Amino acid sequence: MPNKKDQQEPVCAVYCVHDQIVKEAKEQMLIPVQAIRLAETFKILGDPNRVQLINILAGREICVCDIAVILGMSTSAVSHQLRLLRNLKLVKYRKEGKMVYYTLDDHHIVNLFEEGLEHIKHT
Amino acid sequence: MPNKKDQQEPVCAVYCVHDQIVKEAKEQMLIPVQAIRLAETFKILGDPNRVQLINILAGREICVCDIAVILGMSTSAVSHQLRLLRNLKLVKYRKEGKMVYYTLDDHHIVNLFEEGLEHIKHT
DNA sequence: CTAACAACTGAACATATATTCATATATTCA
DNA sequence: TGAATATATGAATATATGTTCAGTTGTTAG
Repeated sequence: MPNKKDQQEPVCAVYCVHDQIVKEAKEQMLIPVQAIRLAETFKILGDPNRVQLINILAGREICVCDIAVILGMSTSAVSHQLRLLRNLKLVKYRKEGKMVYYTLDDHHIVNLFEEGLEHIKHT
Repeated sequence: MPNKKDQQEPVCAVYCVHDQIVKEAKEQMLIPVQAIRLAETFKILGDPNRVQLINILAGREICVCDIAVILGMSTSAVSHQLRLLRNLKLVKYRKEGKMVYYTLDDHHIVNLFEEGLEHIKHT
């Protein structure tokens, strides 16, 4: 533990700070917009219903009504969840008459999902 | 679109259901405990401060006080966040005197983090 | 045109999560 | 032992999130 004279801010009340480590870690920090976008992406996956929803979409194109039946949710609730996923560009959709068919927008999201699944299976 | 007679539940008010797709998707659903654990793992990564925290821990072992300085948070707030990560076995710690040094528990979490980072960089 | 229906949306409520503050625990050193 | 300090925790408040309900939009069929 460095003493007072090693500190960059010797008046600071916190004396346990390791200046070199703090300096390096600060330089390697993500820029705020990256941290926020990454967190948003993870957060949207942080709900059991949406995890099941992504899992369904990973296998097939499917309409809102079918999703509602599978998840045992109202179509309204499903639609709200799909809007969240749409806003983050995680899903895309195709209109066919009255129906709207959803798919995953991007293969990265499948990779991320699979990686997470492997993680919890090995713990 | 199947007609009424194709339905497993012909009295159901929803006629747009694709029985075969619903059946297949239901069979491929995650078991609830898996969906919940996976969602918990993603959710814990779904916060910009924790994203930065994981990023810091991905590079080095570091004490609570240094993390607080780097993130500009109180040590109390950092400690609460670390407890969340500990509860999900995402980080582990080592005591040395008064200090507690944290590291990531598991290389899977680094993979997951890196995969997410790649995802947002390519969008 | 109207009726029926799939999906979407805004707003209100209920629940969950995060932050803060005060205090507790554990360790070191005098 | 007692003072200082690094971290952890419980509880209360503030904030965010999810669900439901009511109503809207857009499409098809008659």
